[in-house]
Order: sequence, then structure tokens, then C-alpha cells
Amino acid sequence: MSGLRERKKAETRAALSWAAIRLTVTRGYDAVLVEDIAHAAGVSPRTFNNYFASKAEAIAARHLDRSRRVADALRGRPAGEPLWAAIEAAVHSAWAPGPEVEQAPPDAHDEWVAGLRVMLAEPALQGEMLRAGAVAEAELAEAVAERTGTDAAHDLYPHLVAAAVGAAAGAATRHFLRAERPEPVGQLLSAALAQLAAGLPPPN
Amino acid sequence: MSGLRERKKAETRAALSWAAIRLTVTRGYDAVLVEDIAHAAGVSPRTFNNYFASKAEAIAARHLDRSRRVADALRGRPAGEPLWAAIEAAVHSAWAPGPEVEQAPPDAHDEWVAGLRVMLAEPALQGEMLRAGAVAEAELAEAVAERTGTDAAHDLYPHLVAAAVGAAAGAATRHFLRAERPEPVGQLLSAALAQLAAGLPPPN
DNA sequence: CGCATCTTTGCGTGCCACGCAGGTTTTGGT
DNA sequence: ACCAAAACCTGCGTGGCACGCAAAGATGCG
Repeated sequence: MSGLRERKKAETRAALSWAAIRLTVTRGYDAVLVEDIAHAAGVSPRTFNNYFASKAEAIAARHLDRSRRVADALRGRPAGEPLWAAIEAAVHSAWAPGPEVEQAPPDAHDEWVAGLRVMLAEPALQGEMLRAGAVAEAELAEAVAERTGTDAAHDLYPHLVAAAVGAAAGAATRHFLRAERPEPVGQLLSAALAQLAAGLPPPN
Repeated sequence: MSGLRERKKAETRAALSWAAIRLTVTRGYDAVLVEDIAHAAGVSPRTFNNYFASKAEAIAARHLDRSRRVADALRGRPAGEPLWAAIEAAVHSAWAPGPEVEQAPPDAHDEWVAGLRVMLAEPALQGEMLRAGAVAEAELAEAVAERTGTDAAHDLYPHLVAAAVGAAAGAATRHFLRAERPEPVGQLLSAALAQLAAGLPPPN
């Protein structure tokens, strides 16, 4: 049932999460009160905690939503496709930049990234981001189990694959944030997944 | 300089972390106040926050200390040893059970594990645990870079390897906690690392 | 239209993280 | 052995956060 009710909830949730991110990136984590976020989203402070258990969770919500899409995308890949090809395609489709990124003014891009760096340096945020990744990994493990004929409840394999994919995604994004003149995230992701599937042989 | 000062600090830190874990496992996360932990460790409540920024951090401290040892152990491996053999040895030495586990009464083992499960279900804890793993991964990446002649500041490779090792460790421990009659953690770790180094090929 | 259900909101409570300042212990140099 | 500097512990106070509860409002369904 996609009634008015659910649509409104999703909108409020997105508005809160987006406001939390925007305010934190521009102002800094502890210069933003929950009250500010709620007000920016046009909702009462008490309602904030009906949607999120903490300020950090609100900020990590976009990351969570994005990461969750990987499992869905994997289920949408053709059945004959090899596992790692399907995973690569799924990861790319989930991480593709949406329209709201394309339409952002590119001149503000640099200070946005700088703000992001500061924001992600916050300990409380790091934990919540990683937790979001872990939740997404659990769902991905389910999808991997379906595709490989393994059992998510009893076998290690699907969880291991999901965790490895999460590790690749994490390493790629952190590399992106660390580098001064970084490659696009898409390329980094491809490289990371390819090395994973090759067994991470040492260079030389 | 290993003076009285540092030894005492380390002892207080360990006492606080241990008290936090013990109380939480037996009583539940939010039935334990910071005040209780401080008191159990023979220190004032205010002092607690001189050692840890949060209750969750105190509980995760043991995990952090353990995880950090992997990087050190890797540096201690002979230079000629292949990378993945050295990593496996390092992981095993860091995860070997200490004497305080051996001497614990085995009849209380089951309710301890049950308490652990409940504790690790707490969202705030999960984030902090994962964060501890991430810190350890950063240090492991340094050690991997040294060993492979790569550069942790510019190359993706060492971070990718470290993240993959972390993923394997995480998947193995979660599998251990999930299963009713689990294999020993050491075996699970070996299996996970072996599959990683083999490129995680799909079964059959 | 009208009842059942879900949401929002205001209020109140207990806990937590941390700045600050004063007293105490450890350290290293003489 | 003494003394000054540095590090540490502690009590107090403050601002903020998460959440239980109950009343008011919005929505869905017959």
C-alpha cells in the first residue's frame, strides 16, 4: 500500500536526514542541535526521535539507504551472470550519483568535500556509518546466498562475500576522501572489486 | 619511560573496561550506569571520562586492544614469508585466547556467551566495535604497506588488504556467535582467510 | 460519515559527556 | 633529599540527548 501516509513518512525521513547532513557539513557536528535539524525539516523536536534514535543515525541514514540498494540490485541481475560480475554491476548501480548530485553547483564542491571530511572525522559518526554498512552487508549476504545456493543461516560463505564487498566499498571511499586529486569513485570501486576477486595478490 | 604512572594508567583503563564488560554482560547495557562502572573499578565517575569518551568505548576497548595486536604481530613475521601466510599467522597470534579465558570456570561459559550476544545486539555497541576494527585496520594497512613496498598514503592496495582481513575476522566472529554448535574461532578464521586469498570463488 | 489506527506533539525524567578549577601524586633535575 | 613542573584525580555545574507517556490531530477503510 503506497498511501499518502507512507509517502509523507518517507519525505519527512529524507528531509530530516538531509537537513542533518547539510547543517553538520556547514556548521560542524556539535554546533548543530537536534532542535535545529527538526526545525529545518519543519517538524517538532520530539518527532525527530520518532524517526531516528540519534543525531548520528539521522546523518548516516542516506549512507544506509544507498548501501541497502546493493542487495536489491544484485537480485535484479540475470541468473546466468557470474557472481562477481553481478556484484560489480550491482555495486555500481547502487553507487551511481543521483540527480540531486548532478544538479548541485560545482563551484561549491570543494568546500562541501572539506566539510564532509570534517564531519566523517567525528567518532560518533564513524561508528554509525560502519553500522549502516553492516546492516547492508547482512542483506547482501541474503542475496548472495540466494544466488549461490548457500544458506545465510548456516554457511560462512555468503557473509564472507558480503563483508568483503563492504570492505572494498569502504576502502574505495576512504581512499577517495584521502586523496587530493582522486580518481572517480566508480573506478576505485571497480579496481577494488577486481583485486578482491583475484585474491589480493601482492604487487611487484 | 615505563614509570609508575603509565603502569597505573594501564591498570585503571583495564579495570574500567573489564568492569564495564562484566556488568553489561550480566545486567544489560542500560541497566549499567557509568557511575556503577567507575565504582566497580575503584575510581570516581568523573575519572571514567578521562579514560573513555563513552560507555560504549569502554566496553569496546578490549576488542580494540586485541585488534591492534594484528599489525604488531605482522611486523614480527619473518621477511621472506609470503604475505598471506604472514597475515594468517599474525591474526592467529592476536586472537589466541589469553590466560584469563582459560582459567574462567567453564560451567558459566554458556550464560556468558548468552550475555555477550545480548550485549552485542545493542546498536551503540555495534558501532563502537566496528570503529575499533577500523582503527586497527588503519594500523594494519601501515604494516602491510611496509611489507609489500606500497605506500599507505597514496596506494589503495594496503588499505584494501587490511579491510579484507577485518572483514574476514568480523564474518568469522559473527558466524561464531550465530551458530549453536560452532567450530572454534581459530578454524573459522583460517577458513575465511584462505577463501579470501583464493578470490572467494563461488561454491561447486 | 464515523470509527479504528497511526502520527505528531508537549512535557517530564534520568543519564551522559565534558569544561573548569582546586587539590594531590608522580617525575626529573639539582 | 628537595623542589618545581607536569600529569592526574575529583567534585561541581551545565547543556544536551534519548525516550516514556498521554493527549490531540491526521489518515484510511467500510
